[in-house]
Amino acid sequence: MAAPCDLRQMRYFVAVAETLNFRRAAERLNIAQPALSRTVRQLEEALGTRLMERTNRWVELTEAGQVFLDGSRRTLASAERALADVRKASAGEKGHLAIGYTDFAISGALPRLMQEFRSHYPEITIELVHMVTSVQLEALSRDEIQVGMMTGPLSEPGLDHVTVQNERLVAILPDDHPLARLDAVPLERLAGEPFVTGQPAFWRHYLNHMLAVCQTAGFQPRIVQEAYNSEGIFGLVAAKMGVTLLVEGARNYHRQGLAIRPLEGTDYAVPTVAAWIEGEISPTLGRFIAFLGAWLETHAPDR
Amino acid sequence: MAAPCDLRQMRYFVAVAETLNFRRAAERLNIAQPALSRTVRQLEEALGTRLMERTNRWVELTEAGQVFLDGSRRTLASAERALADVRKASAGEKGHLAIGYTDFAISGALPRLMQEFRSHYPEITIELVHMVTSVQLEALSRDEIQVGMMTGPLSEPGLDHVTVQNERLVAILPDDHPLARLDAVPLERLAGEPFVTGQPAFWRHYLNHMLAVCQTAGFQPRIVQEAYNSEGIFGLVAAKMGVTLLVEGARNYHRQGLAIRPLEGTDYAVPTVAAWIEGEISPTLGRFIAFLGAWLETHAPDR
DNA sequence: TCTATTGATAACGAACAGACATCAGTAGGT
DNA sequence: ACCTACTGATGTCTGTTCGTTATCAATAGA
Repeated sequence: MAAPCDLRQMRYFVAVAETLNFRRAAERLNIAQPALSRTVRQLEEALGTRLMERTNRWVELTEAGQVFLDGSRRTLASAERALADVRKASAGEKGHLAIGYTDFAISGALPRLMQEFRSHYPEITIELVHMVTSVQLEALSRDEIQVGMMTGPLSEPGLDHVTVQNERLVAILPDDHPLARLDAVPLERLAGEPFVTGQPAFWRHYLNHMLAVCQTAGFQPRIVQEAYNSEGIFGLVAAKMGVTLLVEGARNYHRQGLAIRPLEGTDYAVPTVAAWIEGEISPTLGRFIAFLGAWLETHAPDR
Repeated sequence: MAAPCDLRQMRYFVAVAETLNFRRAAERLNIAQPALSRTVRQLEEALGTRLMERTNRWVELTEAGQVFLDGSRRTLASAERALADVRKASAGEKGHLAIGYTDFAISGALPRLMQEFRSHYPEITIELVHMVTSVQLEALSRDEIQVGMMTGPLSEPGLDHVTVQNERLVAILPDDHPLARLDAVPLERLAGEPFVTGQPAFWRHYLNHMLAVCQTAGFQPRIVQEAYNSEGIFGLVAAKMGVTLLVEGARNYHRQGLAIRPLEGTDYAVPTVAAWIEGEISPTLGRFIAFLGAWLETHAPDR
């Protein structure tokens, strides 16, 4: 089971097998010929088989030699590839990234960003995991994800981040709601309306924003229903249980029975940020961050 | 392009990567722990990348390390396979045989023999090449084929052989030939008939047999046509150009317009032998010869 | 605070890979 | 028939490398 041979022996053997001439092979390998003779002999001893019949003027492969030539070539190629791979990996061009994302991220810029990143770095495999912001923060510290696309603002110590998108809020109404007849909904008109939101345990970060914006209009939303996720919220609104505020990205969903209107009287925006653990930047992560930076230059988010 | 690493380093690295513990890995490898520390460090220097982050209490793979672990496993597996292959090859269980065969061989025992041999030695690839006897003898000496299945008897110096089949002769007649009404054709009744044979340049070995058997009946065949191969001979006989004598195996061909009848008054038989170069017996060839011997024990040819 | 365990380091001896010089056998030219 | 040139094998020496033992420094857990 141990190792009766190593790559050096294989490399030397292949050189001899290809030239069928110890001296020329030695030249090619930049070593002296006696070293080759000895290496081949030792290899044969280790394998327990003669690999080449040879006289002073004549070298030819045995059957075992032919077979071992194939095997050696394959093994050497595999080693070469391992080296090339590790170089790519250390350059951050090959590897794996697990990325957490929120509903807001996936309904916004994330899909196109991912698509472009993958076409630039096809050898970086990406694992997208849906997680709400608070879970992403946990997952980051456990290295279960390397990047989190989460709802900002962020002030965690030890995290670095960059704003990926900054979305104005929109009103989501049943399509037969009186306010749906307006092109834009004045924020204060929502005071007193029944509100549908996400469960506070999971939607905490966003709910803070929603409460804050309502505060600016001088009211506190009356929450009558709490859904599990965006889909649930849409469903409850369509079922006329109430209204809600969400980010612009919600426009990318088309759902029967819903009216989506911009807000009037506020320019409050909810940021979605990409966050990662400060300092622990793997090569792949570095590539991602650099790519993200460049991408944001051309697809600049409102800030 | 040179060799920044070898299999030993990969093996050690894999052991550490799998245990994430230098001491336990060292135990598994039956070496002392310091050797491992140094080997991993040297490997990292050679690759120009850190493969594992480690403190005194804690080891974990970097991205490059994860990638190199995959590559190393593949490379080690490839090397293991190369070793296994070469062992099989030297045991004669893996390799290649080129085998020459005549019309008589392929119409006789050869197909079943090949089929059984291949099912016993699936890793020996077999290349069957059609050659007349004289060409096979040339090809053997040039090592273009390792075994020839040819028309005997054989008395070449330097060749070893074993008789594979020994076939009685049969008369091949146009089916409306008067002699075709007999169950068996008395040899001497063919005296004076026009004969179709193969071209002497290629069919020399067989023609000697045909002339010899006619001799025993006291006549010399009157040859009126010479075909290139068995197919041609059948065609010419079916075209009523003449009659001929061939080996029993001809019965395996079914051709419109032909009558095939045993000969009466002679038990002359034509041997087909398997021949190979004496002494130069490769492991694969040895397996073939041994298999052939055993096969002939159970499918004993008339001799 | 103490202890056990971790990986890193230092120093040494044995094994090994490479160099050089040389030998022995053979093909091919004269 | 001989000689020359070229082949692979062998012997010897040297520097490097690999593995060993002894030890250190750091940290988690009692």
